[in-house]
Amino acid sequence: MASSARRSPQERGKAAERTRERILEAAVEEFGAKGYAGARTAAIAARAGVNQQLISYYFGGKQGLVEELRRRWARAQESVTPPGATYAESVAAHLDATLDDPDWSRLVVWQALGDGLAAASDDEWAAAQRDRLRQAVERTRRRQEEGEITGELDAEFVLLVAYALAFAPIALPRMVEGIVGADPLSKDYREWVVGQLARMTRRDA
Amino acid sequence: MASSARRSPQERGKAAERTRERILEAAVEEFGAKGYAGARTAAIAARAGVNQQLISYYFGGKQGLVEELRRRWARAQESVTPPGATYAESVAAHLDATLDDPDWSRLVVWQALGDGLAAASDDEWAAAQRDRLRQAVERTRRRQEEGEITGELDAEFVLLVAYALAFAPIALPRMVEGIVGADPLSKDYREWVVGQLARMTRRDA
DNA sequence: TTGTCACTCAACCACATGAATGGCTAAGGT
DNA sequence: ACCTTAGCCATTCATGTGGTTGAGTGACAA
Repeated sequence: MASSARRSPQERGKAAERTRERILEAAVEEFGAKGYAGARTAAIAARAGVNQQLISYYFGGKQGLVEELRRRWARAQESVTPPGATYAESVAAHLDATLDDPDWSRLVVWQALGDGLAAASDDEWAAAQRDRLRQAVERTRRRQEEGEITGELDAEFVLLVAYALAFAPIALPRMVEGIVGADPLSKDYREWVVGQLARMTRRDA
Repeated sequence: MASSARRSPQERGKAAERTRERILEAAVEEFGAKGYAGARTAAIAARAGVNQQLISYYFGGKQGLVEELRRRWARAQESVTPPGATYAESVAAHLDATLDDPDWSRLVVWQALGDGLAAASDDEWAAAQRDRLRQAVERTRRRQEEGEITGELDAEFVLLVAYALAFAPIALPRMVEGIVGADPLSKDYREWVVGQLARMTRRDA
């Protein structure tokens, strides 16, 4: 039903594809701003400049929309970490990935809080996510063994701090801003975090 | 209207007070679980075991309920930090305060994300909150100057890490659990965090 | 001319909130 | 003993609103 647009005469199919994309972009903004329960399909349609009914037409309704977004996010997650990066570089990359489009990250937090469809296709997806985290821990541990960063702190801790400091500006912007006194989405914040993390993981003199 | 119950013969007024309290407790659970937009007054009433219209009767509706909760939270925030505590103790106290009743903390995260009444009485309240954070930074800095913790890292960073690690189990429980491999609300997690933070802030040997 | 695709219009249904009404019980005052 | 009142429950209604459905319309291709 939704994919019927793809195998069509191609010429006008592209316009439809762009429309779908506009709806999805608008959905990220709206869901990111208000969460699933707070988001209004009418608002999404208005943002995208399309008719409200197109959402049902293309995605089968509000629920279908979020599921599509989840699928996209899963696919996007698969290509994040640069391979031969230093510790500082990989932290910076993760910060950028999280803070470059806050709407998208906010959406993740809403999800984590249990907003909207909590138990949708959790098994497979959650397992993959867990694997990814486990791998990240392993990568951190390897850096410790190779002496790139200190072994004084647990690898789990080092990783957790980096991840928490990436998400804090999304989940609790006021708190972060109140503490550091700067816009937590800014380059300044990111560079400061990277610097402090580098210091934290420096091998003892 | 809502306060008419207070200045009454007192004896039976206590039953009413308990009912109000039950409604508020139920509200924390429901709002904490679903957020403002997702919460249903009917569900709150059911949880509290009272009639739905009592909510309107006592608090003037859904909105009035959250405002009352906000007021309570503000009042509760005023008495958190023990005065003469060590760094580790104060970190542990903060972790406990955040994780002992997760519903309440979740509610804070929902608020921070912009769920529900965003712009309600923000000015005064936000200012007070900012002051509190600023004071916490100052306390941390004093600990550095007194040599209790290292001066290698910025005071803002030390504080931010502690706060972020307190809220991460609330806002992103799956992520934390995936990294540390334990229930992030457990005593184990808290003690581990305290231990790692102590190590992180240890003065260089 | 017929069919299909992209999309629109107008109704519709479900439901949450809030308010109104009425009643019932237990405790006190008189 | 009677009446009042606080506290609460049951039911209903009005209203708004959000999401979805069903029947179209215009453009273009075969």
